[in-house]
Amino acid sequence: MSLTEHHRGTTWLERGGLRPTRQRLALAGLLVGDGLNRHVTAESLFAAAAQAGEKVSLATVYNTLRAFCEAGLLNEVVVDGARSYFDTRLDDHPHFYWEDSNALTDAPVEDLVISNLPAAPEGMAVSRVDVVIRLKKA
Amino acid sequence: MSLTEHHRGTTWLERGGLRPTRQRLALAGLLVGDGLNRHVTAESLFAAAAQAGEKVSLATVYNTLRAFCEAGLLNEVVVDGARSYFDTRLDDHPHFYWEDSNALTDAPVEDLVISNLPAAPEGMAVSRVDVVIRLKKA
DNA sequence: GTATATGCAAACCGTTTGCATGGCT
DNA sequence: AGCCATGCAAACGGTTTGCATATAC
Repeated sequence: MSLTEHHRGTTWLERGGLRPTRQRLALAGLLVGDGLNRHVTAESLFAAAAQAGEKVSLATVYNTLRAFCEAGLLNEVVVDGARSYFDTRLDDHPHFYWEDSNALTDAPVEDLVISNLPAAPEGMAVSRVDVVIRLKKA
Repeated sequence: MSLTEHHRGTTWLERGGLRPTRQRLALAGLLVGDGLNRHVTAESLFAAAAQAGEKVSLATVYNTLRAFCEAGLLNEVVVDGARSYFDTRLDDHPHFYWEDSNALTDAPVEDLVISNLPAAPEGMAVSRVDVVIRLKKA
């Protein structure tokens, strides 16, 4: 993890009010170190950490992802019943879900317009609108 | 299960090319017997069957829901990592997901317009577009 | 008669948790 | 010092599966 990456991870953790432990810094660096948006599962992040030579237990990856979510640093995206995905991008935006590889990516949002969204029923408010464009091989 | 319900369930199974066993007829009757759209989980359908006095094992409910899906009689909708939802309505339409009760319902589709849907990436085709409007208590 | 469906219990897999240890402030 | 994070292994919950039995064709 470079100095820039480290710094980015540190300030990111601070924003969430989370203690900068070695494991959290490592995971934060992998998530936001290069400033790009990222979509991970617990397993994929665990694998990336191992690859990078970081020693973090799988349980800690799970706990940390949950902590990042609760701190508002990540969003959970539900696209596959089998596993949870986490997105470093926080605003409401559409996703591509690649059914053949189980990958999740951002869909170009420029053009997408959702008009006349149904009104929330009495006593309810819209918490979020998830748009998932499922892709299969052509 | 009334005669009408039974008949609806039978023709429904035939459409999927599935053998009309006692259990499948019972579940089909609960799903499409009244001609209304329905959103169920394995557990909720199992409970409904028990309530109706139908003897079906939980494993069979799971296997049958899967079979119905593969036969194109149901659609699976992913809104909650914890459990699978099945929808008797087959066309692409938006859903309300009630976060406080974990219920899934159809959202009024009349007005919703999605314009400028991002093009599918090279070599891929859009398999489905899932729109889930998550509702929380106001 | 043959292929397929059902039921039960055990396996499964992603995720969570209890508890002892170690680290941050 | 005190609180919180980590790691391991065991528990968990929804779902699937192996296998013996029963049912549709």
